[in-house]
Amino acid sequence: MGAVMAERRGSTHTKRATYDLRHRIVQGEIPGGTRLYEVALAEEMNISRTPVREAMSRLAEEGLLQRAPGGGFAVRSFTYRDVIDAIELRGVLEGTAARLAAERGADPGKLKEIKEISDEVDSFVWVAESARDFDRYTELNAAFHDALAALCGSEIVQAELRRVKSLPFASPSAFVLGQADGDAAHRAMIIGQTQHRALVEAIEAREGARAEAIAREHARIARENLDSFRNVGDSLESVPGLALIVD
Amino acid sequence: MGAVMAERRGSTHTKRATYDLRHRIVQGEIPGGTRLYEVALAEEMNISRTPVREAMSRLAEEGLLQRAPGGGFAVRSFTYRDVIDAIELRGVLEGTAARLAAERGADPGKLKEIKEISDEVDSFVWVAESARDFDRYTELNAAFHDALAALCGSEIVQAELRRVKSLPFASPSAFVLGQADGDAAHRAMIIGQTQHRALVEAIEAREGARAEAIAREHARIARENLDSFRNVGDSLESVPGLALIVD
DNA sequence: CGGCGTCAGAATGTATACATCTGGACGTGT
DNA sequence: ACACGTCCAGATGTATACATTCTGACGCCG
Repeated sequence: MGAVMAERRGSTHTKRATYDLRHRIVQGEIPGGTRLYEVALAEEMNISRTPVREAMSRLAEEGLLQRAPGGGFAVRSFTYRDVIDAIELRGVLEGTAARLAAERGADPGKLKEIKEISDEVDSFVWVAESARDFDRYTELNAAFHDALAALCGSEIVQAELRRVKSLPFASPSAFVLGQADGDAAHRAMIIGQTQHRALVEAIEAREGARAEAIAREHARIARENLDSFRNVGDSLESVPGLALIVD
Repeated sequence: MGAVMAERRGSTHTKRATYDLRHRIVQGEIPGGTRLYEVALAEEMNISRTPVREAMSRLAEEGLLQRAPGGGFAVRSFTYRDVIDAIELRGVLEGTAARLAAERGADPGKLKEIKEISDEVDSFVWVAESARDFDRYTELNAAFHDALAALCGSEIVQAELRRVKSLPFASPSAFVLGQADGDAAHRAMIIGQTQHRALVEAIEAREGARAEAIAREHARIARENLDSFRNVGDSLESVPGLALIVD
């Protein structure tokens, strides 16, 4: 390989291939259910089969691909119900993280961290208007949910949560993006932030059951957003991962 | 490769290597935290690096190995708390499966199936004595938990549950094995079976909250068994996966 | 004496040739 | 017309040579 090869981020062919493939799948360029062939992909990317295999293997770990019977991989496809279930599952797992944090007592440093995130959102959420505010919210929302996963100090819970969130449509910030309709978006932001504050409050007060219930209810926002997106044609491209849904 | 190569089950080198490696890890032959080297393993098994890589990749998907920073794999190690958390998580996920089955309504065929399993256990659990009864219980217990996972009809929930149960010590039948102390074992069997019946009853009556609570409590049996096993020296070898715990 | 660059060795990353397996097209027989 | 076997093209499985990267030890320099 004496060529240039400066395609995208990543230093090794495997990383580039992993990134490219993931991108193409999430973007909907490769539809769910498609069987992936090593040779074809290798030729497209001008690399050998080895890093392609490796990339597919990693994406299988992520849950984006599934091993086909008799070898090989296929793009995993999701039904509408799968998406509903994935969101439900995220709610359950975040609920567990919250409950355990409450029951076992959250680490003070981590608790401080999540409150700072929450405070920063408070500083602009009530008066937010610009697209910039909206981007900032998306960012902070993801940070809040990451901090929540870490709050109970359980590697196991955190790992499973990371796994479920890696499904693009089950991510906490999945349907926040693109929902550019200012009014509805603002309302959703305010509701979400209210729930965030209540969640932290419950954890601090060691109210495990309440914390769990709030986290579960909070995840339902994503479910409602899902439905509103499904009725808009062009959101298939604007919302990453929505193209994977075949039903 | 003109040689014989009829080592173990499986037709391809990859499958054999996967099986062998998994076995050696779960059995404790390779301690948690150990870095695995492709060349060394390949030489040991008299195969090339390629199927070894492939095998490690699959075991990483199972969660038994973890990718090391800078490439390669290491045997995942678990602390005592990780085990506790994994059991907790199984309870939460089985609770979700049970709740969803109750809320959404379980498939009649699947419900009949799980009741048949439960009935068969009833036929001998109250008078069980022999080791043969005990093996049979272990088998039916695993079948019950598999049927429970399938009951809500959600592929997503079932997949995550399968994933958590694949951790050897978080499996429903993990600590049932080896607990050959007749009296305590018989008591545990009876308690477990009582909970199984209550669980099915709750699902049938569409009592989601009750079903969820029972499933969670049921998983705690494993936690109690874990503690009793940790105080017995030789159970490291008799209970698969216990050797992975390093704390 | 401590920090840092350099270098060797060993590990993983990559390409490629060859082996093996699999599934469907095609033909043949009944 | 249908069932069944054969065969072949194309897929994955495997081995191996070579490239690259990483790590840790050593020794130089400040």
